[in-house]
Amino acid sequence: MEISRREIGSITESDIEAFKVYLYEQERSDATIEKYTRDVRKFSETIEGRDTFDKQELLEYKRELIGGYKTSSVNSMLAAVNCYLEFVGAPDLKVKSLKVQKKLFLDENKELTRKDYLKLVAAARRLRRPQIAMIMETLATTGARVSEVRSFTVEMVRRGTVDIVNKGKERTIIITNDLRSKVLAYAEEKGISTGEIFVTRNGRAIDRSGIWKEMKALACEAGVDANKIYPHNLRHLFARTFYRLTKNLAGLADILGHSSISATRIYTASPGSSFKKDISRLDLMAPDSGAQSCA
DNA sequence: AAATACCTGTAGCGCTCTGG
DNA sequence: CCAGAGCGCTACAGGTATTT
Repeated sequence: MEISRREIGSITESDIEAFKVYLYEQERSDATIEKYTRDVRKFSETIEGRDTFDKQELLEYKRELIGGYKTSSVNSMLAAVNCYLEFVGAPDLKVKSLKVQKKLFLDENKELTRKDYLKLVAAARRLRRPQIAMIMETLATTGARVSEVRSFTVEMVRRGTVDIVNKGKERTIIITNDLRSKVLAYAEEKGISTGEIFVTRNGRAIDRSGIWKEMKALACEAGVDANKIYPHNLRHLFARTFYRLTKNLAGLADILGHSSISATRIYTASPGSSFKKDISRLDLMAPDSGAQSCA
């Protein structure tokens, strides 16, 4: 079999820099730029020492990846290299990604129940960790992403909506009255009257990895399997509960910021106030409760 | 349905506070 | 001023969401 002889010059550090600029100009997100450059660098290391490379090297690289990584990782790494090939004007060298079997069922023991969640909040209170308790309640009642917690400011909560700005695209998170008063009380107690609500002792906005660690640390005290304790699961809990109650899929997509249904809906007819009643009925605020200690 | 773009889970490390 | 706890950045793997 005759393989394409088309060759491309090896990838230098300055090529990668130019690639970065290209991605930036394409308005890729910071996370994407970082991942793509990392993955292209990885490929460039495997062809180290050569002046050029062609389809043969790419196919070998793909085989190598398949041997070492999961399918979804292989595909994401190939996507980066393919993007680079597009950039250098060699789209014919792109390699096909692997097929992925669609998951039919959600892993059941990963499902965080309302009960689990309430136990976690109670545990946080018992251990006198009001911040993580408040963050968990905030995530559960808004369905926000963990990285969005940093966007919550006193001003926005006071207003009842939190704006998440993402590269020109804005999304509004609805704060129920229950959550609003509780968060404001929390902020006041902490002496925070303006700006970000969830901050570390240095006054900087809390990082998502910190939230993750705090949540994991509550597993024992709460008596909940640590494997299902992670921030994103609170978003799932919110989504499930909302849908079970309202059967309103379009509305849910809006609240979660899924643009595929209709991103503009939320700004039209009933921006929030109609959801507000529905969300309030979810009853996801944890009751203030007493103390007990962990073994 | 497949490809692409983006985001989260998770571990580790090094810096920085804080209490003694 | 030191030890240890806390913090938060970084990196990588892999999952999720959106576009084609």
